[in-house]
This record gives sequence, structure tokens and C-alpha cells, in this order.
Amino acid sequence: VRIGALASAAGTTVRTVRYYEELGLLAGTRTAGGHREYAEADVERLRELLRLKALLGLSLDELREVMAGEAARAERRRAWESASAQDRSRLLAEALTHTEGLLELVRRRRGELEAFEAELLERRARITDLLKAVP
Amino acid sequence: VRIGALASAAGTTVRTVRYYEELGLLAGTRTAGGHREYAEADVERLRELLRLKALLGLSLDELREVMAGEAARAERRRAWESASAQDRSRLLAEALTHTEGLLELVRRRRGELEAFEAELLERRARITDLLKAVP
DNA sequence: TTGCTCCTCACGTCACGTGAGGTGGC
DNA sequence: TTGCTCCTCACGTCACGTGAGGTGGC
Repeated sequence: VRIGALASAAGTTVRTVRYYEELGLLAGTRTAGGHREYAEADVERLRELLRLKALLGLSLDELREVMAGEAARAERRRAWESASAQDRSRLLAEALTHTEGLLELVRRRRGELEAFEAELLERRARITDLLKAVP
Repeated sequence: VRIGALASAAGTTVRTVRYYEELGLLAGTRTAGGHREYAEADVERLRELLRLKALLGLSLDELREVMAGEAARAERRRAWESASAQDRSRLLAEALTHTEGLLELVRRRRGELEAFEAELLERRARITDLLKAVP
């Protein structure tokens, strides 16, 4: 899959993909003609990047830190087959730590959103109360 | 309250406050010496702006549209005393529409966050299952 | 061969950050 | 009078957008 298909599959632009490559966030291979080429896993990775950025408000620098954990995740999958039982539980423990870190970020955000929603609901209640009192 | 106190009360920088003024998002008065001066209501307004931006990912242009509704809200408060019953219910209806618009945005965001959280929980479950199978 | 997509500069933009040099107010 | 905060330029930065001019692949 080439850059245009990748970008639209992830809901972004080719410019963004190129910029992320420049920053080392997403790496494709090149065809003989110099065109970038991507795998299905890269679509998922890009989606994840965009989601972390949009939903959690992370900068691209912060994304790089978080995705260092993601890179380690892919690494883990590759190392899996040839790993000993001891290595496997270590790999899993690392994956667990990484996932729980993300969960923590998501929950904090959700808390903030819910607080805001509660405030809006209260505002609305005050308005509808007044509406009943006025007519 | 002056610009430094306003900024730190809202959790931002003086540069941001000046920039928002430049865009017409937040207007203070000036002292004789040319220093900006703000009321308590401006602290709330700035907090709201920052929250809409951070939690909902709105651009400053979008904030301006949303806050046109907010400006109307302040206007409504001022017009309230001298308003007829008919005007009052119209003012309230507008306030209700505005608040429900915000609620809609917040809920959409919360839905996205919850979907992401569910995915992370599933990932975690898979990892802990594997951890039980390995040792 | 014709379209469409891709490529690399490279300048523009949005939302500020960061000094430079100077003035206001407890 | 001394500190601290404030002021206005104005250039820098981050995360891209947007052409300019040229090449690749069904």
C-alpha cells in the first residue's frame, strides 16, 4: 500500500505521513522508483498515533516516547517464537506496563471530560428550571 | 486582576492571553499606564476557552464560533433584568441550544475515548491471559 | 501515450515560545 | 530607589498546508 492509500485509510494527509517519517515516527520501505510503501501494520500504527494525538493531546515528541513502547511491542512479537518461558513472561510484563500506562492516560482524560459534562448538565438544569418558572 | 494573575489562575501563559486578545477571543480593559486589567468573569471565560481547546481539540477559529454563543450568554445576563417574559423565554431557549451543542461535542469525544479505553482493556486482558498460560 | 499518484524542495500558517529593549506600579 | 511585572516588537518553533516543478507506474 502506498502513501495516499495509507493516509486516507488512517484519515490524514500524505504531508502528515511524510512529516512523521521525517521525525522517525513511522517508517516505510521504498520501491525502485523511490515511492514509499507500507504494510497493513503501518496503517494500524498510524491510526494509533493519530488517536493518541487527538484524544490525549500528546505532542509528537511525547508520541515518540510512547511509541518507543510500541516499537518494543512489535519487537516483542518478533522475539516471541524464539523466546524462553522466562523471557516470555518478561516480555508480557513489559507489554502490560505499557498498556496500563496508556490506560492511565485515557482514564485521566475521561475524568476531565466527565467533569466538564457534569458542569454542562448542571447549566442545562438551571436553564430548564428557569424556563419552567418564566412562561 | 492583571495579566500574570489571570494567566496563572487559568493555567496558561501571558503570551497566550495576549494572543487570544489579538484574535478577539478575550478582551480586558487598560489601566492609565497601558497595563491590561481583567475581571473575575474573564478568568472563567479563559478557563472555558482552554478547556474547550484541550478537551475537544477545537482550533481558535472554532473557539471563536462557539464563544460567539458565550458572548451571547453574557449579553443575555445583562439583558435579563429589563426583559419581558417573552424575551426571557427566548433568551433561555438560546442558552439551552448553546449548552446542548456543547454537550453534544463532549459526548462525542467521550464516546471516542471510551472506545479507545475498551480496546486497551481488551489488549490488557489478552496479555494477562497469556501471562497465566506461560509460567 | 494519457492520467493519476508519487517525489523533493521550500515558503506559508497557526498557536504560541522566547528574548530584546523599555516602562508601570506597590 | 529597588524589584517585579508589565508593555510592544519581532524572530523562532511545532505541526503541518500548499504550491512549484518534475518523475513513477497501472
